[in-house]
Parts: sequence; structure tokens; C-alpha cells
Amino acid sequence: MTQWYVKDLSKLTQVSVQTLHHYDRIGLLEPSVRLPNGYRLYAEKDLLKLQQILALKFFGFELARIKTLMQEEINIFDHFRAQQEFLEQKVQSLQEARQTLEAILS
Amino acid sequence: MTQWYVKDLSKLTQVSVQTLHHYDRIGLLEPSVRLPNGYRLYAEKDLLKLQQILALKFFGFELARIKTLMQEEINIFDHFRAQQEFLEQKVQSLQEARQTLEAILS
DNA sequence: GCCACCTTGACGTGGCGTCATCGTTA
DNA sequence: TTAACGATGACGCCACGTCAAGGTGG
Repeated sequence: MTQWYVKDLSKLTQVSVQTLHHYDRIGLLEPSVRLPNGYRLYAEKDLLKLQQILALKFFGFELARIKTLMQEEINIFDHFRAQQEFLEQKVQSLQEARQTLEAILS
Repeated sequence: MTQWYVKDLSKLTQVSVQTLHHYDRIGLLEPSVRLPNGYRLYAEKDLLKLQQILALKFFGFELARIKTLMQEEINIFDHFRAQQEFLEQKVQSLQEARQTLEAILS
């Protein structure tokens, strides 16, 4: 089986059907085939692309940025470096709050 | 000066006017005085309440939760403990992503 | 005819930001 | 008269979740 309907791909990747619909709407991941009845049909390359999207999501990138990143495909490491700084700041601010709470509780 | 219009309170606390409007709409911080012309007038106790709200926000509580917390006012430490766990999980997931990026970059 | 799938569309979430339109005058 | 405030209301953002109403048959 190298083709999937939304629900099949959803089960396969643990990504909800609504999320796949959403990705289609915003043009992030459009199924390579649309059947005459309007059904979405995802091929293997779509699955691969989805997995790349999930990886970038894990790194904390926003969907809009993921979209442009996958079109550029160049100097991904520069983006990684920038994203790392971004995450570092987020972690720091969370850590501050957490440590303050810890101080209060101890 | 112990009374402030929205913009004055905004400047004083660095909280935007829109945010103050928002807090009023959701019933989190309603100004103690409403002039006949509809203008909001904040008193000192409102300022104090706003500062408490900001503190709880810093700890990562959601506005809805802050609202109920300030009504209950009891066993705040239990909430702090729960919130600490919540923050700890957030920090961990962010750390994972950050460390993975670090590994890639090094 | 029934079930399990598929579609699109509208609305909700959180915490506001951003106009737009209008009234007030600290 | 105008600027600088004030008000409310509608819509946008992000990443979807959640109905709702209807079509299709792998």
C-alpha cells in the first residue's frame, strides 16, 4: 500500500485528520492526488514530507516558517542556529518562573 | 494621584490598554469606578490586583485560572506545586528540542 | 438501508493586537 | 478647531479541535 486516505495516514503518523486538513488548507502539505469525488489521496512522498514537517515542528518552528524552509531547503543550519537561540530564551524564561516557584515552596 | 485612566495605568505598569480592556471584558480586572461617560477609572486596589495578576502570569498560570485563584485565595501553595510540575514538563520538552539541535550543530 | 468513511464550512480556544468608528475633553 | 484621549465592536493571529450538514462507497 503506497497510497493513503486521510484517516489511514492519520493512523500511520498519529497526526489527526483535522491537522492534515489544516495543513492542506494552509498549503503546507497538499496531497499529490485528488480523486474525482474530492477525496484526498496521499502518496509516499507526501508521507516523507509530513515526517520532515513533524521533525521541524519538534524543533519548535512555526508552520509558516516550516513552509518557507521546505521551499528554500538551503542553509538549514543557519535556521537551526537561530531557532536554538529562540528556544534557549523560552527555556530560560520558563526556568525563571519554575525556580522562583521552587524557592517559594522550599 | 491615586486614580488612573487606562492609558495612565498602562504607562505605569507597562501593560497595554488593549490588555486592560481584555481583562475587563473577561472579568479578571474590572476598574472600581466607571465614570458617567463610560471611562474606566482604576484605584490603588486595582493596581495591586493587577500586580498580583502579573505575578501569577509570570508563573505561567492561565488567565481563567488566575481569576478563580484570586477568588479562592486558599491553598495557593497547592496550586504552585501543580503549576511547578506543569512548567517542569514544558521545560523538559523544550530542552529536548534544544539539545537535539545542539547535537546536530556540534 | 446502514455504517464508515469522505468533504467543506463555521465557530471556539487564549491572549491579546489592530483597525474602524464614534464620543469626550483629566 | 484640533489633538489626544476615551468607548465599543469586529476581525486577525496560531494551530488546530469540534460540531454540523451533507456526499460517497476505496
